[in-house]
Amino acid sequence: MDSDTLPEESPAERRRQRVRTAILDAAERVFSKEGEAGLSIRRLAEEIDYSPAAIYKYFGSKEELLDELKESFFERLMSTVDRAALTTLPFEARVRQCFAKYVETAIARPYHYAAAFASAADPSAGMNGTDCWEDFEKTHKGQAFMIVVGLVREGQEIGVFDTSFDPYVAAKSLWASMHGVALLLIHLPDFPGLLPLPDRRIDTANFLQFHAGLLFRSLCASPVPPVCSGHDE
Amino acid sequence: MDSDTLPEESPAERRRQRVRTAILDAAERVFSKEGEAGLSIRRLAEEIDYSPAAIYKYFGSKEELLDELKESFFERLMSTVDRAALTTLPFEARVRQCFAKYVETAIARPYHYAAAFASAADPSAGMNGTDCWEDFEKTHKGQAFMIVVGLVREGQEIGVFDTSFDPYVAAKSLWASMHGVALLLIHLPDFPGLLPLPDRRIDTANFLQFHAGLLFRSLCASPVPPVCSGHDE
DNA sequence: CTTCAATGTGAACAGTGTTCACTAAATGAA
DNA sequence: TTCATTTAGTGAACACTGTTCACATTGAAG
Repeated sequence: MDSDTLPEESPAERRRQRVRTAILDAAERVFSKEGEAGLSIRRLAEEIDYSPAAIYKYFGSKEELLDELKESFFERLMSTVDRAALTTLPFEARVRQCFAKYVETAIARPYHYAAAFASAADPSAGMNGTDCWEDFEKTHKGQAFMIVVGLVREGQEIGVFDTSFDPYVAAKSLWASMHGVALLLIHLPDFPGLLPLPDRRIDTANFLQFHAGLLFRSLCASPVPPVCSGHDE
Repeated sequence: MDSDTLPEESPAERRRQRVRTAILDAAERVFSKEGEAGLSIRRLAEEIDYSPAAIYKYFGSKEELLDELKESFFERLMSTVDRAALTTLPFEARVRQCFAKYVETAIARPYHYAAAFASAADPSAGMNGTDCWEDFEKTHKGQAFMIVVGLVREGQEIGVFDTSFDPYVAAKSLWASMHGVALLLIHLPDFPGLLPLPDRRIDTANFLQFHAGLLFRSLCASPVPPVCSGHDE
């Protein structure tokens, strides 16, 4: 149907692609700065000197347009973390890099990150849960998840991580913690830097270091009081 | 001005309180089921057989009304965790109870929990960061945070937690992880239960157990490879 | 040149939060 | 009681929003 990144298909198809990306660029610009609140079809149309109705020749709905923004953001996020995961750094440094890059890119575009996850908040969407894993694996979210799974596996093979953990469950737990710290920094940007005693401040970067250290430590193989692993086999 | 929970002030003030809570009840009912998307002033007015404009005699704006919903939810959440924290259970069980109760009540009202944090997502709200701690401490969020700080402190005094951690920073890290797992379960309710091999499933309750175990373990005092604590003193 | 599909438009529809002049009722004071 | 003043509640309107639709205009294909 639509062949992306294919410079052939040239004659008038290019103009369409040009205005399409013009719309997306304007949307990206506005959304980055003001979030979904400031992004209206009419304003978008005005920004690219078109009629509001014109946008519907390129996107079926506002939600469709927004989904494309979120998807492309998540792709950037994923590839950033992936790049960090493929470094030749020693293991722990590599894990910390992934963590740092993830949170870094997340809070660099707070609206994108928050919206990327807040899409399917509908509790009425009851899933049977049998066959959606294959779908999930192809998603960018799924690929990002697999990166974390891979890191956990590597840590276990190296011998620094506890091998009694299921890599998938541990990765999910890890991701939840990254997710949480990213969203906390996004939604409560005031309090993270603050401690009750003003001389014991800690800035965001140091807090991220600390948090990453805690997560890494939690997976380490060691004679710590054993944690009930939670998955019966 | 307005004396809450004071049965005096009786004559016609009661009627006002009655319709006010009627509005709030209807809002709570709708918001719990359909979130902010389904909650419109007109629908709310229709539900309580009043004119849309009437609502503005009781609430300055829709956002004000929503803030009250979120606040009262957060109060419930806080008191629930607080109750769990004051149990006579042994320490680890008590920590796990707090964690479980927190996530449990969060995902029981997904719209409330998500909205309670997504309020101040505005990155343009630049804080100087000097004096907002005192304000934060009075908030329900701040009180909830202090509960976690108290637990960390207790663990350190008991001797099961590493004393090199700053309780505030550790509590923040802990909270971020709880926050993350709660939001992950809310926003991606399909994938948490799934593992690639269908015979290695793990349900939500077990995953929460596992996650709590990981967090607890991460704070335990032990000869684990030391984590750079991040705050220089 | 003539079809024909695609592109772009203005006007409209249904919905939203919010305001405002206005009525009607309840309250307090004389 | 009567008068005055505050209050509760209303319908109509304003300024928005996303979206649709009949219509004009353009560009390419046969």
